[in-house]
Formats: sequence, C-alpha cells, structure tokens
Amino acid sequence: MTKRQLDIINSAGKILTEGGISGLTIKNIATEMQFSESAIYRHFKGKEEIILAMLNYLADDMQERCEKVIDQNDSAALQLKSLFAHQISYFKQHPHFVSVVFSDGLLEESERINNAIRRVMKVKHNLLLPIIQNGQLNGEFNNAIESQNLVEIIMGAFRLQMFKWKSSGFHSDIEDHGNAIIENLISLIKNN
Amino acid sequence: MTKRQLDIINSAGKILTEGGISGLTIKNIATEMQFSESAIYRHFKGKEEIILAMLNYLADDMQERCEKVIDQNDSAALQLKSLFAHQISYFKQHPHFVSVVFSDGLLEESERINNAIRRVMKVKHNLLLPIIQNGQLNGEFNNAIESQNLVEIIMGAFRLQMFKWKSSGFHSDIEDHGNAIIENLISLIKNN
DNA sequence: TAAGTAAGTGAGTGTTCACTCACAAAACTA
DNA sequence: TAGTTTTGTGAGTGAACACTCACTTACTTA
Repeated sequence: MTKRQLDIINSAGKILTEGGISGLTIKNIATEMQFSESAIYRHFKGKEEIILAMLNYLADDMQERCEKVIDQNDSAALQLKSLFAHQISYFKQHPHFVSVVFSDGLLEESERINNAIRRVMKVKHNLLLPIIQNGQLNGEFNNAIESQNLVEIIMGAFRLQMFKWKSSGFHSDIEDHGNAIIENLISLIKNN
Repeated sequence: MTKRQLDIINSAGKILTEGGISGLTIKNIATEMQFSESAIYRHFKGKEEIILAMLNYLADDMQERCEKVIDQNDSAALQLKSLFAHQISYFKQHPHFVSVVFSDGLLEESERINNAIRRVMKVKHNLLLPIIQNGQLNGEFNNAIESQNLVEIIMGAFRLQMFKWKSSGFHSDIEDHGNAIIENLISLIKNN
C-alpha cells in the first residue's frame, strides 16, 4: 500500500460518507484527489480494487487497534465497555468506515467485496467471542445462552446504532447513545 | 394501486432478490413482466415511484398482518414470540422485502426513499414498544432498562439475523436460527 | 547526463441507464 | 359503430459510467 493509494482510499471514504454509494465514482474520487480520472488507474487496477483496499484496511486496522485496547486483567464487562467505547470513538473520527460496512449495495456486485465485508464482521466477532466466553466461564455473564448467540445479539444492537447514526447523516450523538446501549446490554447479560 | 402496479412491484421484488440493487433496472423489470421498457412508464412515473410503492406496500402490509397476530391475552413474552415467528415466516415467503429494507444503497439516492425505509422501521418499532412496555409494567421483563433501548436491542438482533440470511443468499435456515435468537433474547430480558 | 520509470493528462470508447415520443392496437363507452 | 381512453411498442436520446490509450512531464538512478 503506497501513500498515494492510502490517499485515494481516504478520498473514496470521504465521498462515500458524503454522497453515498451512488456517489462513489472514479470521476468523484479523481476530483477529490484533484487530478484526472485516468490518474486513478495508475494506482488501482479498477474501482473494485479501491473498495477492497478500503475494506481490508479497515479489517486489519480494527483488529490491531482493538487488540491493544483490551486489557486481559479487566473484568469481561469492562473489556466489552472499553472495546466499544474505543470502536465508537474511532468511527466518530472516521465515519466513512461506517458507510463502507453498511453499503451492502456493494455487496451484490462482487463476491470478493462480499467476502471482504464478511471478513470485517468476522474480525469483530472474533474480538467479542473470547470476552463473552471468559465472562461466562467466570460467572460474570449469563451462561444459559450460547456464546455465539450472545455475540450476535451484541453485534446486532451495535450495528443498528451505527446504522441509525449513518441514517441521521452522522448528526446524532453516537458517543452518548452508543455507549448507553452497550451499558444496557452489559447489564442485561450480567448475572446478578 | 392497480393490479398491474402490484404485478410490477412483485417483479421488482423478485429482481431485487436475485440481482440485488444494481440489477434493479427498468429493463430487467420489463423483461420480467414480459413487456417493453416503455410500458412500465404507463404504470409508474419512474423508478423512484416503483421503489416507494414497494416500501409503502411493505409497511402497510406489515402493520396490518402483525396487528392480527398479536393476541392481547397472551403474555408479553408469547406476544413477542408469535410476532417474530410470523415475521420470519413471512419474510421466508417474500425474501425480496428483506432485500429492499436492507438495500441502503437506495437510501442515499432520494430523501423520499430514505423516509419510506424509516417508516418501515418505525412500524416495526411501534409494534414492539407496547409489548415491551406492558411486559415491563406487569413485571415480566427487566425494567432497569428503558423500553426504547430494549426495543432497539431486539430490533438490532433481528436485523442482523435477516442481514446474515440475505448475505447467505437466503440459503441458511432463518426459521431455525431466527426463532432461536428471539428465544434467547426473551430469556435475557425476562425477570426470573 | 542519459535512460528508464513512475505519475499524471485529455480525449476518447463502448456500455448501460432512465426516460421520451410518435404511433398502433385493444378495450371501453356513447 | 364512432369516438375516446387505456395499454402497449420500437426506436431513439442524452447523460453517466468504468475504463483505455497515446502522450507528456517529473523523478530516479546508473
């Protein structure tokens, strides 16, 4: 990944956030980059490669950042809380990643993009699962429910918050509302 | 809504399910209807109107069907269960409605479509809210959490199941997995 | 400094798209 | 049956799209 490629996927992200998936054209990316359409093709083979690069960058970056945030000495509940707090503040700084993950119009166009989106979700899933499992093992969380299902409930709630935030044009306060929902989720799955 | 219009939105739904949002073109709808492109314009002013008609039909239909399914004499938990069981079996028969609700590529193109999608979600929200509120009032459900938030958690989990089902090309068993998640959700929010 | 490569350009190409229009047949109505 | 409306068609339009190509300019390096 060259610097120029990173510039391009950032421009693509900006456009995706502002103009949605139908606005994500080579022409618009080129304009945003302040050079010609054809120049884009010096750095990426085509549009699909740009989208794939965005998604793969997001997955890698998310994995790396989140691993650092989780402190194994914390309680499972605290780990969940800091994981999501981090994730929310990250998306707040880079809302285009929310756009790209939720642009499932992309999804239908190419199996490779489909897989890349799945990979992003899988990274998230794999970060959550061990936390939940530990919490269930040490009696912190409800263990009447399979860990997999618990993870899906949590991810579903989080995704809906992100979706609503995106639908609002990123105007609503995701930090307040998102963290509140996570707080509620934790109190829901806790044994008490 | 004429018969022909209903035929067209059904064709559009079929195409949306099979070819995704990028496949939803006037040409494809016309082919599916077995007549020419221009004939479509005898029944709808344009593509946007077709999509709006689909969404509004879904919202109205969902409202009407779901109201019938909910038996006020049942417990809140049972009401939730039958509501979702009905919804899942309905989507299983009409998977294109899952496609249309999740095609947020549509969303960005027009404020009217945006509002129509929001309306579908609102209908669902308004169906769930009173059930949750009653359940909290009569001590059946956890009332440490605001009803609104509880509704969002439930809807989020349900939407994620639908999304995964759609991503699988509607091959996974939504009836099994979807109902299991709802079962888990209910056990999670129940006071015991 | 000469040669090779990387990065950018302007003018295209072919395709697909939503949509229009003059026209025709069919169905309804007086 | 004559007149009108509804429903369909085929040919076409202009715009947007991803992508190509011959060419130039700038940078690197032997």
